[in-house]
Amino acid sequence: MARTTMEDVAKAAGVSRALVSLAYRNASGVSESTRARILSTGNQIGYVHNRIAASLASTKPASIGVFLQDLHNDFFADVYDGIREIAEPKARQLVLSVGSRNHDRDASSLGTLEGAQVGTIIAAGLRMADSDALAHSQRTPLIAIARHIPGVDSVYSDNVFGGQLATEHLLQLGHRRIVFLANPPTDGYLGRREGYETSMLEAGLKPRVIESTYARSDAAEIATELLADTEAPTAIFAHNDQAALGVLDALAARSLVPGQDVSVIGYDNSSVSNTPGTALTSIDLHALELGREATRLALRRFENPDLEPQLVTSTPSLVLRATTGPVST
Amino acid sequence: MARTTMEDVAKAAGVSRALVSLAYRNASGVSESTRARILSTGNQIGYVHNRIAASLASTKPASIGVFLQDLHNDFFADVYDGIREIAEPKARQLVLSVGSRNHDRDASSLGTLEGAQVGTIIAAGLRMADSDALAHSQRTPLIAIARHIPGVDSVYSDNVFGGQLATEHLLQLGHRRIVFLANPPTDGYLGRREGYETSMLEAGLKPRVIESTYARSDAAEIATELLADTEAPTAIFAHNDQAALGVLDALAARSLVPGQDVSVIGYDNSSVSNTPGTALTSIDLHALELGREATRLALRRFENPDLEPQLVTSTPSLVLRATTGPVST
DNA sequence: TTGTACGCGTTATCAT
DNA sequence: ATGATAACGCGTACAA
Repeated sequence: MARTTMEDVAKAAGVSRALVSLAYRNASGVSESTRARILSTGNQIGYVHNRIAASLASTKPASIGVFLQDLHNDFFADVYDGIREIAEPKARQLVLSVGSRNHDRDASSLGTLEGAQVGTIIAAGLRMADSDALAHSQRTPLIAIARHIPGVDSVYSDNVFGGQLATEHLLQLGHRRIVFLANPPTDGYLGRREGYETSMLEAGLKPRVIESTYARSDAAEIATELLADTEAPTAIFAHNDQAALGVLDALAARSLVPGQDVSVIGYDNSSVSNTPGTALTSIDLHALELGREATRLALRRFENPDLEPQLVTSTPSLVLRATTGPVST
Repeated sequence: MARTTMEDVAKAAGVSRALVSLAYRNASGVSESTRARILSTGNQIGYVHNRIAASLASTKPASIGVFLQDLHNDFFADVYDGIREIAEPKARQLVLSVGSRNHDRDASSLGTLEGAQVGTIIAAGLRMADSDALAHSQRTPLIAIARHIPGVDSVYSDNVFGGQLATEHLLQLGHRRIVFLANPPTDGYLGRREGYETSMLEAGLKPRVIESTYARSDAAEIATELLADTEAPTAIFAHNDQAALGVLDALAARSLVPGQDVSVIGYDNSSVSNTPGTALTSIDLHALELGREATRLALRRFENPDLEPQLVTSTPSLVLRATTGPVST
């Protein structure tokens, strides 16, 4: 039951192996008629183009590696859609790698992609120090999504602005005691917090930042404590939608109505935020567009590896839903 | 800037290429001390194990292909977690392929995996005819998740039972006009519908099946029409959670309260169903466990390719939340 | 532990 | 323009 090889196809079609290779790659140098004949005989005998061998033999890498932090977060699914939309027409193979709970594994995920000999890596949601990412990018060009890493191609969504956007929305609603539920500071996504702090200070208020994780349950726990406080906030700004859901869990447990008793705003505008029951006010990063831009960048880098590090910036926007409302008196 | 190869490592460490190969595979035949020395020198000069070349040279395939229908559906993320949990300790490389909107591309997704020379394909949410799937499995062993394909290894969740579970729950709440919002019948997931019909007939009621798609918006549209009907249902059973969300959208648009005015039940128990605001009653397929079982099966098939087609069946369970309630009088 | 044939396409280089 | 021939890429497997 040996696999059929290109040699088999060549024999069956009465041509050379080289010609079969050209035919399968839509390369020039084969007449349309013979190409068709080759492909059809290939089908007859059940040949499938062996990408592994092709990749090994080829001098230039043809595939793009994609790192996604978490499949449970819809944001990354959107990013992936954007990537695919651009990469597919260019016949670029995508090689996926998914992050795991513990950050330290991010490096090994990138290693997996390197081992697959990808030409470029698009990374969405990388949680490693800037310096580590930079070091990695020396080996295989890296494109960071939603984060700006100096010296590395970045498709950045202006997190500082987004943080301000969220905070000022709450301020306009009359909130004063606004807490920011932050992600672990080691991850590098500090813009949102910075934007929050800026807006608070400008309004003459004291920022109150509490660090949490990406786990919904952790956010719920922290929010529960917060709400029991004598100085309980009237509004909570969570670093992402997942965490915001945790806050909503905590509110539900105390029979508090989001948007009335306490305002909650998330970040990502993931699909969960858009369910009628939840209706979470959030900041939209335009994930699809981020994915597209990153891929365009990747393709450009294939053409010209010596391009200096690029920075594409996109501006997030506020998506108003039901979990934010005027401060209750 | 040529990539460093195994040869380079061998020279630097003063050993043969063969030995370096063994070291990088954790294979026996290298003393612990030299293995450590080899790996460390490999690191020094920036070598990464070239999986492409390894795969080409190796006689037996080492990787498992994973097909996931849709990254936007949390169910598949759970399945993936289960797969990874089992595959990783066995050092099996996972190669991912994601389905696209139009089903006809499913075949090409499997083709991509075949091209990557995977030894087995675990497919979650495949939407192709049984016969096509069977044909594919002749070439590369296939393991179907959440679906039973005769002649193909299947980790099946008893959809018929699940359909009955959902329907009988609604019946017990006093509902009589229960509509089943079905997926496209060409996809092969017919058990849920069958279970629904069985339970309805047993209760002496006439089943009412309306076909929809996987798109939330389509479900919303259909539900809107349904609710305007003179014979409007008091309960809607959707073939999956995504569709159920669409139904909730439609209810929200008419200011109807799910669980009070109209009961809604989904299927999958995906994370969206578990938000406090949404609180969708659903059927849990135990996605994580399905992923685990499929992977165990895959590993067994690596050992023994001539195993006759296996069928593992798992039993879904009802997860009660807020969107179902007694029929309103 | 080592030497080396081998796996399967690709990419020059040549011939028609 | 079309097509053929042969060297090459980078590990793995097996005999020595």
